[in-house]
Amino acid sequence: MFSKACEYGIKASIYIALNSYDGIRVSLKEIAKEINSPEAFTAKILQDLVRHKIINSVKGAHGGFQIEKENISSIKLAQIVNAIDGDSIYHGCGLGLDVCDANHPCPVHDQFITIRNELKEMLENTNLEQLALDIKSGVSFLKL
Amino acid sequence: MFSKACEYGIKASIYIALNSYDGIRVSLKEIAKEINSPEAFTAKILQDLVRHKIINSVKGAHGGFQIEKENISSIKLAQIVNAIDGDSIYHGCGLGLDVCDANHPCPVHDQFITIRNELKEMLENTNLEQLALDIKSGVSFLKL
DNA sequence: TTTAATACGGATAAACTTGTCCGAATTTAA
DNA sequence: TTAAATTCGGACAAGTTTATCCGTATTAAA
Repeated sequence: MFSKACEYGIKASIYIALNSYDGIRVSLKEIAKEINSPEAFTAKILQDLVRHKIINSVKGAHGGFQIEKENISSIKLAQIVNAIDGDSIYHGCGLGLDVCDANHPCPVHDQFITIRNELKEMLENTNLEQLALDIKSGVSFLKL
Repeated sequence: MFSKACEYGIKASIYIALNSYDGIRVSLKEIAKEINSPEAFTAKILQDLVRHKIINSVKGAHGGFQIEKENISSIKLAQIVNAIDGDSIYHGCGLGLDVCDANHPCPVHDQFITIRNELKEMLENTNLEQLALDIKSGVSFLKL
């Protein structure tokens, strides 16, 4: 469903959010270890998220990544996915047609629109805070 | 959402079904032209579908591909997707965790299960006949 | 029986995604 | 001021998906 880059990006964002609540800035090394992802590749993705202003970075010793505490609840999964995978999830035909809309639908147009709208809604209604709190309370997990 | 291979496979199957109703066997060349897909690559996918007994092939001059008329209504999208992309859509965690279930869920487990079940249901409830008839009646389109 | 049309299969290439490496810039702390 | 820790950026490597090429086998028709 999602690219690896996106998977890592979501997990990393959750881990950063989790720590940002406690005012703790986390390093790439720590993030990669905690979400079980390849370090260098994760670095690229984090840079992407920084460029999209979803997370903040601080260079140098004791540097790392963090998210403004007051922003955590307003960051939606949709923003992260969009920053990394682009808006291909929203646009584009299920069967790859260049033109596919209500006037000129592909054979599975209606079925796909339905599913995709639900996916879209889910991504737009799920925020980092919810996800981070579930990790904190031990309800969900980032690895293993 | 789907791989290119899967997109071509679905479109090709619909086009074959469409013609099989009229007892017409269609060639690779014609299929690729009508669904706007690369010929040689489409050949590989069709061979996959033949091996999975979803479509039939006849070699030699005037050969081509067809589907038993009486089977068209019982072939589901799910079978085609499964033949080409495998069952990765059904199994596997949304965030790529090796273990992800109700007891040890990833942060988006519940949300993904919901969406994926709907996708699964859609694929299992959509058959080739419906899709072919919509093409025939001009309600939907395979290219352009 | 020859020729043409076709599916089949293997090898290879191109494109994209994923992943690694390394040097440069930046910042903290000794 | 030096050293260590870190992010940043570019180049490159590996893996996967997508796509092409070409020869072989098979079949129908001339």
